[in-house]
Amino acid sequence: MTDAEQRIIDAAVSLFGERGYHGTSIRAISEAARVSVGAIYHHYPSKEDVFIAIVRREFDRRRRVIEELRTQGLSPETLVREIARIHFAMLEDHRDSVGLLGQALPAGMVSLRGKLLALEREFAGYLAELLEEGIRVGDVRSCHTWTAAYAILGMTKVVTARALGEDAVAQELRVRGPDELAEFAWRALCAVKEERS
Amino acid sequence: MTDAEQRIIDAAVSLFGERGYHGTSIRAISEAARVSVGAIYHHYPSKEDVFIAIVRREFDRRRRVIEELRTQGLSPETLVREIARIHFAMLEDHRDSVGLLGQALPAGMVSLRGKLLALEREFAGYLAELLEEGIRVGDVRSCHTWTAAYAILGMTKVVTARALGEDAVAQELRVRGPDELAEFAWRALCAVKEERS
Amino acid sequence: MTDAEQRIIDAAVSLFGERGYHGTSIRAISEAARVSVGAIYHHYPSKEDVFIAIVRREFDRRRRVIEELRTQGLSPETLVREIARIHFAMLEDHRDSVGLLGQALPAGMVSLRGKLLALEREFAGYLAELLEEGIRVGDVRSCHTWTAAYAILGMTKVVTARALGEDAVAQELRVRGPDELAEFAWRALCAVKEERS
Amino acid sequence: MTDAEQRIIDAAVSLFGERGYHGTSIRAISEAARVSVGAIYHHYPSKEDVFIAIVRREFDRRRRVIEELRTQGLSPETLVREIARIHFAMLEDHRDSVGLLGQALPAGMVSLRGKLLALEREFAGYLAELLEEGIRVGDVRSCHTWTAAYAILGMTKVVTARALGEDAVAQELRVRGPDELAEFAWRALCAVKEERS
DNA sequence: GATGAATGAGGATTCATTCAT
DNA sequence: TATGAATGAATCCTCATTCAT
Repeated sequence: MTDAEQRIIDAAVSLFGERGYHGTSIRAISEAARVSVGAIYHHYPSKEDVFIAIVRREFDRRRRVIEELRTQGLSPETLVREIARIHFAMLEDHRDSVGLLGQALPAGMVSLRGKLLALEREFAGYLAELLEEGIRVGDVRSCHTWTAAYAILGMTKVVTARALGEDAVAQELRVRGPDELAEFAWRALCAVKEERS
Repeated sequence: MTDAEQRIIDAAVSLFGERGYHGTSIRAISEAARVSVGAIYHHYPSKEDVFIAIVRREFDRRRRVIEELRTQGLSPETLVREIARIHFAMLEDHRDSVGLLGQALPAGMVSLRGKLLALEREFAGYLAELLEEGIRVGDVRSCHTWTAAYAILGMTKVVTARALGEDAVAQELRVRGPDELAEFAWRALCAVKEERS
Repeated sequence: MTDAEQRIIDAAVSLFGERGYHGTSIRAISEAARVSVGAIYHHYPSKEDVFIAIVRREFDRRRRVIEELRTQGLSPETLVREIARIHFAMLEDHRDSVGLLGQALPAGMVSLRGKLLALEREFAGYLAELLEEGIRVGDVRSCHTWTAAYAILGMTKVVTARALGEDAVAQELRVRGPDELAEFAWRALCAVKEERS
Repeated sequence: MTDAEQRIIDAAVSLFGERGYHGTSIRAISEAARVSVGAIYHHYPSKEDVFIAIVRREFDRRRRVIEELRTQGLSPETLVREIARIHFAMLEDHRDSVGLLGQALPAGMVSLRGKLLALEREFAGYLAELLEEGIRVGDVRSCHTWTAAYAILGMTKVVTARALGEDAVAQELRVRGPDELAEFAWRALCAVKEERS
């Protein structure tokens, strides 16, 4: 990735995150990235594709973190808890990108919407697989894993988006959110062996 | 609400739900509602306000349903489960508005975003209060109610939005979603007295 | 003139004077006058005509003042001096109307422009006549009275318009303007008998 | 200034001069200039700025003419007389722009009005300085120079604007106006040493 | 007479995208 | 490769005017 490309992506993440897809113009990106408008079109065929590229990158980033956790042979509990925390972890290093993912998928543009739903679905599918595995092992309770996956996605998305604010509640969410969300998710999903005993 | 106003709102709900805020033009609404452009501006000061009006109505609708449940003296468990189902319950009668709530909130435009967050916050605060009450009664476990409220909001929002699709997963979500989400939410929040005894 | 009519005119003078013709909407007038939009159209056939009506009134007001001066058998000098002061005199009682007359004639609308030019021309013609008379008497120097008339009109218009501001120069103009303008006009027009002696 | 910019300005001067600020749409300018609407916005941030640019250019043109006269070491009398003639001098080469300056300034829109008043004030201040100098030299009588400056501005503005017409009076004004206005201004301002001796 | 809902053409402005240099 | 001037369709919104009640 050339220097220009990097600057484009950085500017785009920041602007899309702050102002949303429709609130961000190619010109604004070009100025923030100190790159000509033409240069952006040289690297990406359209505005949509710039957006797709960075959303994909953010999803990948999260997937990689999870993948890494999994290869460490952690228990399903730890995994689920960590997944719930991921967005928050990102909040510190990549504040902009959290706003970006938390944002509404621009529904009007059919093709963009399609690509994004596919991406989200891919990620959800990945989560569902993880849960499936947890169920097989017996740590996760039996449940409809697609629903659970989207539920986790949704709750982290909304809570972190809300935590981006500057008011009292947002600050509380940044402090309490990670643990609470992890607890919330794991209680919702854990197999309750003790009850059976 | 006059006939024209009703037609405007109906058209707007449908279009915003289908195509999103930015994907829907005032002209499109005016045509769908068989009303002149001017008539829309006669009733609402701006496109934003049309949107806000609808979102507020949807929030109010949900709040009213919950309120009704509460006055029936139901247990916190039933309440939490029903709240988790609410979006799904609305899916049948107000399919469009669910799509609208599910995706469009964070739009980038500063003022719109601000008004919407205020509205969402109001509803979340209401949920948090309900949970607080459940904690006092002893049925809900002690937790950070703001996080829990936004978590419930987020998971129902995303799952129902996903359930609007036409593919296999969407259909599964429509069938299994309500119960699964209710279970998910209640397990996440219930106090576990019995299990210890 | 009914009460409603009076309120319409008052509101219109004030708004046109402050915001100009194009900056003032019929609705704004109707609100300021606490009258329905329809009521305005009941009294005046169009926005243009409201404007015309009040411009005419202002012109008439000035003409009447001059007429009154003339019937008092004042010297041409006193007359010319007073004419130059008239706008300033109006500044105190009818501040809005000065802004109104000082304002650009809306040039785009052909018919409005025509009517206004006719009005201005009528007033200029009246001044020219006065000067003609002064020349006959021998107090005013021989000159092209149309040019002189428009010159007086123009200088009072611009100076008073500028005097409407709130800055230091505007305040100076309000204090010094009347006398200076009178002096300016009379020196420009007086026959210089002494030089001949 | 590129070719496109030149065409935009030319078209704008002509249209604003003919139809006034509000009577001229950006689309009209774009068509007259054979340029796309976007091109206009590429060169000027707004319609207001197109207008301002032109007015500034006209003021500058006049100032440059005066400056040139002054460097020639002409007497204050000649200077004042020439200033009074300036608009007329411009009538031949820049007929449209004279119409533009003659009528359009106070437009009602707050920001436009503000910018224009600032520009007019700048020019008036320049005139006032010239007069101040004349007073120091002893050729111009002692007077309030701001009032005098605006008076000159106003009378030339209105007389030339009136002279743009096609009727008999307008034609008279074109013929007699320049000399009459010069005489008018100089008599109004000259120190009357000789007369006392 | 009086009201104000409704009309719809028209305005300024934005912006993704192209392309000659 | 890189630039940024140019395009023009599309957007939100305004407003004089009409007319059913």
